[in-house]
Amino acid sequence: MPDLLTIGELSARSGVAPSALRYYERLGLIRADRTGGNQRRYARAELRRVAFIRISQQVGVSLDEIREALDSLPEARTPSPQDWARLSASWRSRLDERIRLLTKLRDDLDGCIGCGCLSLQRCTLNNPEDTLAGEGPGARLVLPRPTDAPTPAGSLS
Amino acid sequence: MPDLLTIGELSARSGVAPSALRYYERLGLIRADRTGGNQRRYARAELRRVAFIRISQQVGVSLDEIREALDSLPEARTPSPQDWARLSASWRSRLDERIRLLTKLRDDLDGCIGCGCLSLQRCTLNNPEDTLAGEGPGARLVLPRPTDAPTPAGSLS
DNA sequence: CCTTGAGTTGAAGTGCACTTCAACTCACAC
DNA sequence: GTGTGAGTTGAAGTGCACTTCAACTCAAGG
Repeated sequence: MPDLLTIGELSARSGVAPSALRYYERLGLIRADRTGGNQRRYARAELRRVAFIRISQQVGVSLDEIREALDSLPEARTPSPQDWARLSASWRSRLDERIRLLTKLRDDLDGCIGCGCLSLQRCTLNNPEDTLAGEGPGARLVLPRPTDAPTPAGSLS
Repeated sequence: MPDLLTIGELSARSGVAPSALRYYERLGLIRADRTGGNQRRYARAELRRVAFIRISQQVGVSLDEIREALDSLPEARTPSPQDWARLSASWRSRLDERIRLLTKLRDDLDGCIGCGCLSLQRCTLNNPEDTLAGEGPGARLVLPRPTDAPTPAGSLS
């Protein structure tokens, strides 16, 4: 019943590089048993964890947040389908928001291309309602970083 | 007619930090004239360039590619609305693809949550064939993030 | 003039998500 | 027993997109 996987096997089946798997382990996202010779051996259940990690990344979640989510799984037993469903569902609104923003961007872009004003002005592209009218040299509220931002810019013309 | 902007003004109007504007200049994404005292003075047209940069980033384009796109603008004259429309339109398919993948991910996630299998197996979530069928250097799955899978994603269970 | 806030520079630092490297050990087929 | 490919480690490196810092200069109002 053990049926453990080596790091190479887990890598092959998950599509994630061995170096990345070791990295995930350091961050506490996955775990492995060790053989007498100190080599990692993964339970099949780790496959789901890795899959969940990759999916979460596609949703735009950081490894740190993914770790938090994974920490909420029961430690005592192997997570049930329901456990995984709960976690995955927790990203749902995030995904929706991302899709919404991207779709809005597309529509705005189409509008701009159509009217020719291109890149803002009366476009809603930037500045939905003139937030940050008078910030100082720290009017930072643009893209936070890797994620797509809910970032209104100032009036641009 | 000149009506030049200081870096602080451009920053305030674009919502981009002065340090980022200097960084963009170093990369050749924007340009500035200089006063006798060596301070930057931006033509209003630079506002559109900055806006284009931020929009492009939201689409998921790297600064390097944005630079390439901007390089295609006419140098002789101030870019026309049509010039900007052309550039923006060039990201359209990218945006569409991103939206499509994210939407597919959402649907797959819903399906998995519904059936309880969660995280792939017969799910299309970790789909091989569909997207990235055996690319070389760049088998990027979804987000144009850092390197993805060196090994082709295999069956996950 | 003087003060003060805004601007200048190059170099170094940051955060994320990994990858690469060197030096070494394991597991296993022959 | 031995060769070979797979695995181990910590430390350092990578790429991107910036930010921070120190030391200094500029621009403009009073």
